[in-house]
Amino acid sequence: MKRTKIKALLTSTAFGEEVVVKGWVRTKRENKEIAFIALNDGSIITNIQIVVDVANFNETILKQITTGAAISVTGKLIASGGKGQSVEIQATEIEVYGLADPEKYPLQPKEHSLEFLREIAHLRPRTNTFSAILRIRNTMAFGIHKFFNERGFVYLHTPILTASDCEGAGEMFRVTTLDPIKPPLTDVGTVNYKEDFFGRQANLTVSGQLEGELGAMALSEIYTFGPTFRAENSNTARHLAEFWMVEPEIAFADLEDNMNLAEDFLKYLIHEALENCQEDLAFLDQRFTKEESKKKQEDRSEWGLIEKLKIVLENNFERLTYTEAVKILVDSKPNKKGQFKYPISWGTDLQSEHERYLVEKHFKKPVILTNYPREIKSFYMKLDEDGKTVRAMDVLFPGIGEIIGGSQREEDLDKLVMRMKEVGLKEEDLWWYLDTRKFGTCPHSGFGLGFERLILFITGMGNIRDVIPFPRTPQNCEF
RNA sequence: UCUUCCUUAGCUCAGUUGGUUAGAGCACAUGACUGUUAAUCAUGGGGUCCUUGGUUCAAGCCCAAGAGGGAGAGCCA
Repeated sequence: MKRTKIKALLTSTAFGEEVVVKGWVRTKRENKEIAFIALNDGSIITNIQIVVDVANFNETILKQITTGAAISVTGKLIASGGKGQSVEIQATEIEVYGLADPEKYPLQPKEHSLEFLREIAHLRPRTNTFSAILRIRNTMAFGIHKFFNERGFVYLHTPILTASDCEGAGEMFRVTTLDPIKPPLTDVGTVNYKEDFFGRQANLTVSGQLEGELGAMALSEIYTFGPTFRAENSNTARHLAEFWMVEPEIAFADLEDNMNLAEDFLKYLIHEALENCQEDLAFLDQRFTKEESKKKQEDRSEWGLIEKLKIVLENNFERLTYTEAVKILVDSKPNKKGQFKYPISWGTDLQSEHERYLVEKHFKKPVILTNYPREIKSFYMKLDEDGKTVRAMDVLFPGIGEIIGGSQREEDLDKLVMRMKEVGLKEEDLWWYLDTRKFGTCPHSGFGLGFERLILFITGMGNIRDVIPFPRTPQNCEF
């Protein structure tokens, strides 16, 4: 008989029908004559209750049904005879696929710390919190494709292996097939990468943007969505060595088009989550409230998780220039009282505390900062008329900080080459990139969204290591 | 990479001024119980107090170094 997923059974009213469910045991409660098994198969956060008349089953089978065991249950779908659920299954037959020794199975029917669960990342998808996060992550990934597909964007597969060392987005992971102990050497004693697999140094990509621009200059609107790698030694709750990034690139678009796309995009995804992940969000909302209540009053979020999502959905993002933001910060109370650790002055990058003040205290909603000083931004960003600032934009979210970074690109060949010289990039290394400015150049814009940071915001989790199945961070590549 | 905090039972954590036999809750095992909701009640088993070295009559507790983890910062998405 065909197995039915628990998600379908919980809303079914086909009482009296025989069904088969398969899943993993969460808990078993037993007395002399009747036992209750809470079974979960990952299709939905809610368990289905299996009712077992102890007399009808042999004792050894019942003993094998412990927390974590994989079982198959055949039985009748019935209206529940107890409170707490509307349907349950009266079991007629139970098969145990896999035991889980209760003395050794690490997931006990109790709350675990996230730090402990990180050490058993191979089993944590079996918890409510992580299954909820992973289902939401799936919905968001699907939503990204939906959003762009509805708007005629082409999904462009940019390479993961790359030889360009020029973007300056961060430290790179080197990829090589050379013998690490005895690599071939050049005459001057350095490693001879001409003998390496690609005949030159290769790395894992830190961004698909440059290749994305190549695509946009032919297909008009493209996006990339894939893993990205940064070998930065950053140990924070917001950074991973391997993370997923979404990078749309649009031809014939200026910074304002770019901001509109970014705002529409984020709102679309939040709407998708609210529409399609109600049970999981309700669970995470409760969790969020509980976590917040443990914090000090002044650090607590003013809103619940779902409330927060709705506020972002219903309000326009505040758009202002870097220069205006600096003015607000200079005039702010914490600055006048000397409460900022870092001084504010035009020309330096804003610190986390400054961004947080703007988003969480001053505007109390997402903020898009634009037109940053050229010195603190990348070479490919379009120079403003004053020559001092560039058409960059950062979307700042409460609790997350920068969730999107983007810009209108410099389409003028001479200005782009000038900027490359300023930052020490060689023209010959990026000859293919510069060709787009030589042949049919046009205004174009794009941005990058850190996928895990979006998931952090939507799930209300505090550490980025908990919103990716298998996190890669410095000193940690387990699983 | 920097600052700071933490490491005691499977998990979460107490452990006083350094004092002789290291505790709790949960989990687990056994028993009781006719519908439970992380069931309840009773009983029981379970310890390299992160590692190494030092101070001391005596170290879970004090000192030093190391390992692992958290939070904040920098870099960024």
